Amino acid sequence: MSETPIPKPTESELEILQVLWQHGPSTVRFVNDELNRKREVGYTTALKLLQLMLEKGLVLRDDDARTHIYRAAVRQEETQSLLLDRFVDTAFGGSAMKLVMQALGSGRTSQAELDQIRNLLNELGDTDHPNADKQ
Amino acid sequence: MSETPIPKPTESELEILQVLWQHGPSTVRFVNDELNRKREVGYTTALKLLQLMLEKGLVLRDDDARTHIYRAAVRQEETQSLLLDRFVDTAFGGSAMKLVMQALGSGRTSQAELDQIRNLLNELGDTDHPNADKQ
DNA sequence: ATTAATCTACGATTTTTTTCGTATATTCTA
DNA sequence: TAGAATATACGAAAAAAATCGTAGATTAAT
Repeated sequence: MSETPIPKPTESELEILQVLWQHGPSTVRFVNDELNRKREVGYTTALKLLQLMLEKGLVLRDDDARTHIYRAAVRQEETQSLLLDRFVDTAFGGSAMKLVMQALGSGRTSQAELDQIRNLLNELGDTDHPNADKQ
Repeated sequence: MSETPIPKPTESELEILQVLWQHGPSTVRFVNDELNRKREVGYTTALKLLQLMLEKGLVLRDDDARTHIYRAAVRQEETQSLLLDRFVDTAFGGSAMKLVMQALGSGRTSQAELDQIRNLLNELGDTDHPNADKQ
């Protein structure tokens, strides 16, 4: 019944989740080091963020040892999906297609990736090969 | 040389841009009414936002008449592109493809739209990078 | 065993974003 | 023409997010 309502992570929190998703359970030190690959962040800042995220339920931690281990409490896809929804609304006026077109059109997707997408499209709807519909 | 660096609009600012993009040049009153279709916003709040956006260069205004007319100073696609870039980075770890897959997979895209995307993919596949925008 | 290094807790400041109240000017209306 | 309605300007409070400093505890190093 009572689904835990996932609070929307802020951008900083997202950066941290990114680290946890990619590297698995990590110490504050590690997370901080990762963050510092992109921008300068104080150690206690990262620590504080993780503590806040713990309260919000965005991460879990193992504090058996002195050095705590944090791990994501929200699943990557679920979170991305949530954010994507909001983003589609606020930035693209609700049109997921426009977003996709834009994302694909900006030329930072490789040929292999485009193929993957093609495959997905085929699974999603196998419309015979409707030749160039335009619209 | 000196491209105008588009400041990243906040979410509220984006809501306003959305209105201006959709309805064209508008008065504060109109913008405010539109905003209020979704959530309650005071008139002076909308006014202030527009004024700040003016300073930031996100909108322009015609203040010949007493009732000023505001219009978007940034193009929709350009702005969306900017935001999309950031979003792909922070939420999808840089992978535009993952984002697209997720967007397509969430079932809010119609058959016709999927076809449109197919067409785009064909274009992208056949000719290497037809219109490679720099950014 | 001292000292140095590392860690967490936590209050508090700073920055950013959002919201609003009030003053004042202009236009409308009866 | 007097009062009501409607505009803008602008300071500033409120809310949200990010950052940091310091204290105190534990562990590691010499």
